[in-house]
Amino acid sequence: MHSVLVASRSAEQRDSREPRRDSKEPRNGTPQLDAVSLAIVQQLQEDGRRPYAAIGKAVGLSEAAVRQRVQKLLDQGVMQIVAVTDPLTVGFRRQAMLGINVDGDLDPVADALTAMSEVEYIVITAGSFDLMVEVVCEDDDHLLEVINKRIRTLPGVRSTESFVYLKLKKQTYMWGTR
Amino acid sequence: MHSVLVASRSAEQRDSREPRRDSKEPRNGTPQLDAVSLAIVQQLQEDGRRPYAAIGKAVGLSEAAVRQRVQKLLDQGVMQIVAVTDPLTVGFRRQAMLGINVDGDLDPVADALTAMSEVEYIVITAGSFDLMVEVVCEDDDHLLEVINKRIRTLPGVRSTESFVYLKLKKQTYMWGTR
DNA sequence: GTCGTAGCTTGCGGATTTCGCAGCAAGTTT
DNA sequence: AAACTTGCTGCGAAATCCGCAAGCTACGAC
Repeated sequence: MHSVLVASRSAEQRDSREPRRDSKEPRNGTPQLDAVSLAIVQQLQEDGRRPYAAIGKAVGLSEAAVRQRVQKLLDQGVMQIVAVTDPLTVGFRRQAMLGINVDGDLDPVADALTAMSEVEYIVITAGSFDLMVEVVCEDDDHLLEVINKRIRTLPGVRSTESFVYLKLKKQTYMWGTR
Repeated sequence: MHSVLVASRSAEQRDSREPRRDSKEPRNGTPQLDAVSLAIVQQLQEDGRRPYAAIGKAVGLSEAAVRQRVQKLLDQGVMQIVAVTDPLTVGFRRQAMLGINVDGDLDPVADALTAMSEVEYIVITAGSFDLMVEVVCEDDDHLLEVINKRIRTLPGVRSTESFVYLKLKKQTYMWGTR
């Protein structure tokens, strides 16, 4: 998806409002961004500190409007502006993906995992695992302890399979920026 | 705001000189952030737009020093400051984790995957998969095309197993913030 | 029709932040 | 020893952020 509505270099006559779709889709609770907010998000995916005025020039809004929309996007939790790092450079030398199978309801297990600071990522999946989680640890001992002592002992956890990371090849945050 | 020169600094940053290795640019294995830069990263993980002066106050450095260190961290690629979103709210309704097994060298396959914009995350693992990758697609058709037409046809790919995401339960970016 | 709401624009100041640069105090090299 | 490097501080100047106000348009409800 490129060129949402850029090219409106001169923001004067943006009055040619494109045919607004059903403006808001009250589907299952998802706010559903419009094209302009999407463009703002893309700008901030390139540089989370880009000034509002520069974003406004790029997407065809005033500085104040960009400011309001960014604030709203943050408040609504649609996006967050954060520093992301390579865990290896911050002292976490052992990472692993875990495939987990659960007896009965997934939610109690998922909630218990959510509470663990070493668990970075939890997703409920279809397929031969019920849950896939990513754990970030300082060293092998730490990883072993998390998996064997803290996760495999959770009630409901039937089995786990570990995939220890050898090398991270790609990691992007460019959702929506294709 | 004038400098409060009492204060005696929250962190005893002076002695934070760690035993430096003789080479200042180590291999990609351990760039090894010092404690102050780590604290800066943590500040920016909480809020990527936090002002340098506020960070400086928190970590015990001047505004200019923080600015220089942040710039260096960005230039070195140790961290990036970006907006991250929930893919679902940006129009990507189908995500999946793929476990891939490869014949022979992994790198050509990994490089081909890296070039695909739908592939968000690639890691080489130990365990019953050689590679685990995360794909982000717009819908089922898109996902099917990526998996069957683009990934499974790559030379060297022996087999794949898919784990379609049903629900994302946790996603944090707090590495180093424990 | 009127009314109210929501969102954008322009404009404005003042507070804050960013940015570049000149110094300075280490440590390292020659 | 001097010369160089690295990292920090301090300080102006420029840019940005932020709140606010008034006016405008589109749109939905009454």
